Amino acid sequence: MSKAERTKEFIIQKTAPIFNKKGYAGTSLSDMTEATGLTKGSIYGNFADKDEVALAAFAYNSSLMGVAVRTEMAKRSSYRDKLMVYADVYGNFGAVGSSLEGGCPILNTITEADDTHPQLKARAVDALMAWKERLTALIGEGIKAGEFRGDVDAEETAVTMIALLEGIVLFVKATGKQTHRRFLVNSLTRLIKEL
Amino acid sequence: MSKAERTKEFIIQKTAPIFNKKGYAGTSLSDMTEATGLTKGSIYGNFADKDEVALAAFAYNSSLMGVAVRTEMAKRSSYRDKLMVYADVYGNFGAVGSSLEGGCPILNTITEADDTHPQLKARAVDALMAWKERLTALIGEGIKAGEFRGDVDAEETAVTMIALLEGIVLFVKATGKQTHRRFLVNSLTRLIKEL
Amino acid sequence: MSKAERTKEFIIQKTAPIFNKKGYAGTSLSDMTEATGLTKGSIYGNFADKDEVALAAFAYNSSLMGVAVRTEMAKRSSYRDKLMVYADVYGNFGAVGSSLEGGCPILNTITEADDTHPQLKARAVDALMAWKERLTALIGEGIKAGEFRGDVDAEETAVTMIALLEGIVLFVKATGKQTHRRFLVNSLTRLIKEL
Amino acid sequence: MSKAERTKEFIIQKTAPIFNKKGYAGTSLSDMTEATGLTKGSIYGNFADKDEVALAAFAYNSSLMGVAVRTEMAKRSSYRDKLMVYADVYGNFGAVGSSLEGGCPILNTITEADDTHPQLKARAVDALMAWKERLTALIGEGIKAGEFRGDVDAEETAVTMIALLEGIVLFVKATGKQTHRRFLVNSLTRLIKEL
DNA sequence: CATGAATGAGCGTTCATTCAT
DNA sequence: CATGAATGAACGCTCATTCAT
Repeated sequence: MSKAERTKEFIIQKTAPIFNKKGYAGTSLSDMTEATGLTKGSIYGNFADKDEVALAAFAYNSSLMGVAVRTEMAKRSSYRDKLMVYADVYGNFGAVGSSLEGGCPILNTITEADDTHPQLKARAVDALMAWKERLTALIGEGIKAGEFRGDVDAEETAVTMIALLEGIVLFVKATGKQTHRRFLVNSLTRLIKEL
Repeated sequence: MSKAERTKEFIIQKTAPIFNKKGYAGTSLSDMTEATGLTKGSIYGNFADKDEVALAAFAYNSSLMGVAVRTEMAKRSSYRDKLMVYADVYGNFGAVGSSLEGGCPILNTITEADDTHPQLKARAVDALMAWKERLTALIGEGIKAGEFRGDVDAEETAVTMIALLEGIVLFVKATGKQTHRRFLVNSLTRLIKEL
Repeated sequence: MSKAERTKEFIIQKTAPIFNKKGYAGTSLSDMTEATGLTKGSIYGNFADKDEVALAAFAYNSSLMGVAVRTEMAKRSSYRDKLMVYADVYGNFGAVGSSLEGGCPILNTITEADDTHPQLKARAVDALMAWKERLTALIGEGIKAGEFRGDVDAEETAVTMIALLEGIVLFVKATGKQTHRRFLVNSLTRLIKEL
Repeated sequence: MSKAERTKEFIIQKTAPIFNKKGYAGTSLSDMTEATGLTKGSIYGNFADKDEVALAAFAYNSSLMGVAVRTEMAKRSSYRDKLMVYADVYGNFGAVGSSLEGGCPILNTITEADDTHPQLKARAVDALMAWKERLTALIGEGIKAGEFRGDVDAEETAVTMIALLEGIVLFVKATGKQTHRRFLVNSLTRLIKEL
């Protein structure tokens, strides 16, 4: 990895949590220099503009979710258990010190960038659709394997799961209490059991 | 209503949709003067600062939701039908020309202001909790009236409903298509039927 | 005159000589705040951007030439004497303390802005063409009045006069000495005598 | 020619037209790296700073004029014809694709650098004076050879010729049309005929 | 109460320049 | 010698805010 690539990575890692917490408009270049210890000139030496950093930071945040889910999922064997991984991972979003302090980047970005930053929004929508398709495929495999009922609507279940998971993020952000999280995990468990 | 009160109301009505679309950090005082046709001095004559307008705008946006729900709910008699009102109202968030173009203000505000604007976040959390309690109470009345099963957990159902409703907002914002909306309305209908 | 108009005028008067000396690219907003004692915000409160100030400054500089020429010209009666006014006025361009320290704004602007600032260049070209036409008309009147020969090409004479006058500006700028100026005034005198 | 000398030459050739078109203040180091394909470090390895490149570029641009004039002049025998060479060469300044697209470097540099870059201005003044002296000498030779009248003021004629030639550059830049050029060539021809 | 005019800090970005490799 | 990577100052411009009128 060249020096430039290392610095780019470094900038992304240091700024990604800030973008996730403060949003695109709320994150300034001064925030970025403070977090990295680099100068503005150095950041502009490695990225074309603030946009490019924001897009890279979103991709990075987005990938963190994926990694957390995949590593945990590999440990489980039944499809039902695999689906339940999400409930565990999403309950930790927003927790201080977790890898994604600011909550789910997809939710954050679609919410903020909807009317202000079309390119960033497009990336977040792509990520949301990819997520939905991954879930749909997983449920489809469960059906094929005979673990889930044959008359299950895989896509509808996937969309519903995502709604419940983002609901967890929202309520955890809102109150920080575990009560609401438990409610939603219950609903999620019931949904998965009925498959 | 005094002239001062009328002007305040006017400013709130004109700026509330902007705050809902662009967020707190993304909305500038120039946006506000442009939307109202007033001068900056005039806005500062009626509000202490941008914060105060943002708080009032959030309250206004928040109340719009309540009004839409209440007027529709009054027309329905069974508790099951009353609960279904939300599905109708939330499906229209994000639609151009609707009273709440930018989506659900509670979701928007908790998502954006979580780490940047504690006071605004507190108001949004209050609104979310009040909403949850209103729903919980409504379900409780349905139980008391014998329409819903006695062993239903009212609060859990309320939280789950909110997650599905915010899910609708998210997916409508993301894709603009009705497919995902229908999936979530299905899940919502099933949830309410099983009460 | 409103306060805004007075401030605009003030900004133009203070910045116009700087634009004429340093050019568009060489004049910074800091130059402008220093010259006026105003803040950047104040300048942007009165002009849309640096371009708008530059265009106004060019118009102002351009008009200064016209005023100097017209007041002097009014004192002379014969067309030959009227034409000679230019020689007097242009010899003072570039002199420290004169109203147009930086030289002829038309020459400066066409030279600098040719490949860098099309709008500004267009204004300068307009001014040059207007000047040529004014001169052509003046010579035409001299012909009609019987003071000049009938076979004189008015436009060719006008263009030649302008070249000699801009030559004065160039040589005065270059050396500051009067020798070259005298040479060109001689040529100009001969040209006018032969009309 | 060493490698260092070759690189220096290369940088000068590639950047000289940019300096002539955009001026000293308007030409950035990024313009220079873009034009040469070299890095900033490489340019600083061959020149002390931007100034030094600008001075070399001016010298290069200046010499281009001289070359064009000398090669053409060698083909002509009478002094009158030799003097007319300038009219041909100067009419092509500013023409796209010509070796000196941005016009006459002497006029450009004295106009821009008058109040901003004394060293560069000094070089341009030197070049102007050298030009004047070359012209004066040429006319002197013509007198000595008996081709021109004995009472001709050689220096005055030289200065006047330069003014008419720079006038051509100015008007060609301004309008791009040949009409004004023809007027000035007429005046120039008349001036030379009368010698 | 509203306006018009100003402020100063901060914005994202580009500048000329340096220097270890 | 040339490069890649950095720097800090300055760029043009917008921000939220103030206050005399």
